[in-house]
Amino acid sequence: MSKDRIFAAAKTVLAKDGVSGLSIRSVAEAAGLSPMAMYRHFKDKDALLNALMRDGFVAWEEIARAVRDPDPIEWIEKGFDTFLAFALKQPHRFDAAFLLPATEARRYPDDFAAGRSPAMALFIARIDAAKAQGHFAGRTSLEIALALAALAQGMISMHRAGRFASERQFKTLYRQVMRNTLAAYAGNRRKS
Amino acid sequence: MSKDRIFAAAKTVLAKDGVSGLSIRSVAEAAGLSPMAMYRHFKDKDALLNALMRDGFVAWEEIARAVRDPDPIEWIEKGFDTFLAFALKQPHRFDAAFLLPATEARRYPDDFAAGRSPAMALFIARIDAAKAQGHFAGRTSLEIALALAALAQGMISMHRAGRFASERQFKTLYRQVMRNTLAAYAGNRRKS
DNA sequence: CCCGGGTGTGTACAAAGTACACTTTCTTGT
DNA sequence: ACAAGAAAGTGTACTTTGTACACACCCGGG
Repeated sequence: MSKDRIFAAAKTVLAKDGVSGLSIRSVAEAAGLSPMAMYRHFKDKDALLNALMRDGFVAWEEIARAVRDPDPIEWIEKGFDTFLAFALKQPHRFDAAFLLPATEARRYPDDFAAGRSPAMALFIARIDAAKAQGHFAGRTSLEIALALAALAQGMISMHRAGRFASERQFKTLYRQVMRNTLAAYAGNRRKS
Repeated sequence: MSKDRIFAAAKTVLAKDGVSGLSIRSVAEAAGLSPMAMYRHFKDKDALLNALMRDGFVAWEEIARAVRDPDPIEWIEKGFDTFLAFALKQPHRFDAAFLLPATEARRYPDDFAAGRSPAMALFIARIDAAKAQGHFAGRTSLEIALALAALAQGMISMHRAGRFASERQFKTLYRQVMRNTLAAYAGNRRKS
């Protein structure tokens, strides 16, 4: 049994039962192993969660990379919608990637730090492109990217915490708020 | 043993050991009771967490109510700083109030829904006041309040997830981002 | 006086993480 | 091809935690 097969089983369990339903024992059963065999491949449960966090992060990066639009502002708007879709379609994976609190054993490595991940690099590149068109005057691209990413994540985390009446209402407000904020930052030179 | 005393013990345990360190048994011990006595006062652990969530929320409301500034924009900026201080000084209480995921048994009641809490009402009132001075043209106060609240929460949740190199860096970026975004929304009529 | 409800206890079981010791299986050098 | 060692897997057992269940205590009103 390779580590990959076990990890695939872990992803299946995560997708079905979420972070709270994922246990060493449940993954071991899904992989057809005894619980203790897990420890040959992952130091402990935190290490497994860490791997799932990275997996979710990388999954988002690949989805983000597939977003295409010649206009940088349009690209950013599509990115927000794509992020929302990712969070709603793969909620547990989203949780693992973006909402899991840090623990002693499980920290974001430097290359995932806010503003240094590949997904963020894509985002920053588009902001730079938009700047070349006269948008976003007066602030660093990192600050803008961070603000918009934190905003999207904050909205989704509020939704996950049950602070909207319905998913429908949440989606509407999310889109509204993201567009408003992007417009407020980008300035009014849009489509000029 | 009144429910209040048990709850006080729960708050002590929460403050010291955080959500993950809070168990029925640890609270019972802190209150000088047997574990099972807890169930006379709280249906289950989720009900206890629910009470702690509300407590944290109310604590924030009281802190927010104490913020004073005649200028609405200044008030909002002070509010962001106060929110950051709250999150850093009482991190576990902040977790309980803002970051705990919703469960079947534990949902935000309607009166805590995003945009309907007393703290949010204060915020919205200040945005309305700022509008009277010519700021924030063209968007509803709720949308603006929601965006700024979600942004602050998103930044803090990123920090809690370990996505900044240091607390120092995080604080700097938080302040920068909050001020940038507020300025982007408020428009340039400030202090005119 | 005694009795019913609110409060508290002790016991017990299930789920889960994981330490430990042992077995099986694969790899590799000769 | 085969023995030796490494890698992978197992069974058992202990701990922590939530919580069901049955009983005990205690107190005010008939």
